[in-house]
Amino acid sequence: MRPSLRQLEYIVAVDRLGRFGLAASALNVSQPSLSAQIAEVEAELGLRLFHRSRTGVVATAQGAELIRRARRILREMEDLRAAASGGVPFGGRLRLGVLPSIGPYLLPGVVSALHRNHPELRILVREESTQWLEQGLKAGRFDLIISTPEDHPGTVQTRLFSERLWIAVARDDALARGVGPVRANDLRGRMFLTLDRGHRLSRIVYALASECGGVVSEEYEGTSLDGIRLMAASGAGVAILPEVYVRRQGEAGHETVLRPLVAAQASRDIALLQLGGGEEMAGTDLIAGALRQGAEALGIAGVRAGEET
Amino acid sequence: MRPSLRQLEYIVAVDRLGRFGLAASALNVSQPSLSAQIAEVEAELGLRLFHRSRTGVVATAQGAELIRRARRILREMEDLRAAASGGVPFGGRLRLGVLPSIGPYLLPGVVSALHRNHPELRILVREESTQWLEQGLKAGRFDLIISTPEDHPGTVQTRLFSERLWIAVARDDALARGVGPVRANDLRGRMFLTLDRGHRLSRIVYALASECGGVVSEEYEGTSLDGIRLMAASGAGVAILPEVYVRRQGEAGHETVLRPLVAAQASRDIALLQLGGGEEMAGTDLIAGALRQGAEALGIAGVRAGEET
DNA sequence: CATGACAGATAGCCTGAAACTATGAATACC
DNA sequence: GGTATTCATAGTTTCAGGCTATCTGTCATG
Repeated sequence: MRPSLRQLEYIVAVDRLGRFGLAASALNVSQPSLSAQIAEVEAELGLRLFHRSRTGVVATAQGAELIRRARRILREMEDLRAAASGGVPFGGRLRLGVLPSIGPYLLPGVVSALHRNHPELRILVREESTQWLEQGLKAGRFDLIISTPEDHPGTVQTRLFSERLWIAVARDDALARGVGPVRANDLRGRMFLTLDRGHRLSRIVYALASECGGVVSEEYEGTSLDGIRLMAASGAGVAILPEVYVRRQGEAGHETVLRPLVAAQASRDIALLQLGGGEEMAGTDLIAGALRQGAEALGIAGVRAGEET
Repeated sequence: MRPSLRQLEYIVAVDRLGRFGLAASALNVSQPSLSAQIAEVEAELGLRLFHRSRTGVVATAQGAELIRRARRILREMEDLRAAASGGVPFGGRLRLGVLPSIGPYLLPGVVSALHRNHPELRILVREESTQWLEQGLKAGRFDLIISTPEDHPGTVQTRLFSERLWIAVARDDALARGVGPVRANDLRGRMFLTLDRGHRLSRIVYALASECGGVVSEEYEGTSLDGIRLMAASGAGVAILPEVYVRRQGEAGHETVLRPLVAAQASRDIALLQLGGGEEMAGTDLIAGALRQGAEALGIAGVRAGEET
């Protein structure tokens, strides 16, 4: 595109130094090369940029305006380069997608910690269900997503932690009287409450139900974890909750009793997913570390060193 | 400067179309050329701009930020070109220098007329005395100056009009009783009031005094035309005033009587001066025309078709 | 008035960045 | 598993932009 960036540098230098010769030596080119380029720009734009005289050159009125614009463009070009090599992860703006069953419970502490340590990094969080997260990642709407690591071809996954599932039942429920973890057998024949289909948690609960001989409530699928806990408190069934929710929200409200669940399907892995070849591990490691720390702070046991899969 | 503008166009096109091949044909280059340039930018900046996959390419987080900046730079480049060829005279910003004995009287109507006809043209007016005007023009602080056409080497001059000088005397002065123009003889032996030395008007008045046998008041040189007219009203002498002042300000205040002056030195030419070879006559003609119309509107007789000298 | 000195413009040549064609490698879909 | 699609690589060619040498025009000075 004419004029070129180099030509913009030339006209700015000539304007600043007021002499072709001076500008040429400052730019480490010969004076004829500089003259030719200035003439080229003037021909291209169809106007005269400088008044030539013995005593030096002075910008014309139109030239002064164009030089002002050229300075601005060159400065923004410098900014672009600085932004590229400036070490700010994710270009200063991370679009993070997260499962609704994780985000509100894990992220608040993590985001504020990241903001403390990296004030220049803006984090935009969106909660969407599994398949929308994956689609958004592939379409470039997200830079990173926090999801479960199954079947996401074409992505690089960083294991964050694995969390167990918990149950919540009304205080007058039989299960509320036991101590310690609940086993699969204890749930035989019970009604399970979970989120709408489409949420990852829903599929896990269906698998759990078939494992331990329970049935998933078709009628009362909830749209939020708080919602299904309230349903459990009313005696509608056994709410299946992720550990992050329990650790953060569990203590509030004593209408339900919370107990960990021990079963083959009763845990899920949480991973950080990104597109592509995984060269940009620096920024991802930063986020992954913060997320693991956040999970540890919540008291989640299954935090291990992340492994790419 | 790397990356080049062309490379910026390339990354923007790839981001917009999501496919190397599509972007390449849209840009009228071959796909390998495009790939090479993208790879070049990524190597230069030390980061990956796009996630490649079968289904297309998606910007990385850092890439998205850089593409945003690239779009901005390209848009401003378009603006620069538009500003160059957009026909707006003087790049939209005219720095006009003018003599203090002309500016406040001639310019108000002219500037508002120009603004009506060319709303996109900003006019910055500065009043300075002759030698500062010339210096400012040569140093590029002014795009055009309105001054007297004498001895300004290295400039192109466009004659605007010539104005006569007028006198102002107190109502009880002997000269106040005559009618019609005052002749040089009538001023013999009188005390002339004028502006400080350094103003062009001052030199003309000194020449006039030596022609018609008067004396210039050394003691009461004024800093404004209104000021010397007030001195004349107090009987301090004969104020010598330019016609533009009289036409605009003369009627206000009847403490003095105004009469035109006829003498060899009793007129001065006013010209529009600009630097350089005079290729950019289009904008100058516009301003010159407006100034001549303004002078005619004030009733100044000496408006002729402008001649370059 | 001639002449020297200086600044920018012009001429001719040369190098290197970027274009093209042809081909290879990898993945998704039938 | 074959095929088609998509991006990457290799080798060649062309032209923008660089350099040296020289010309032109203006100011200062003898």
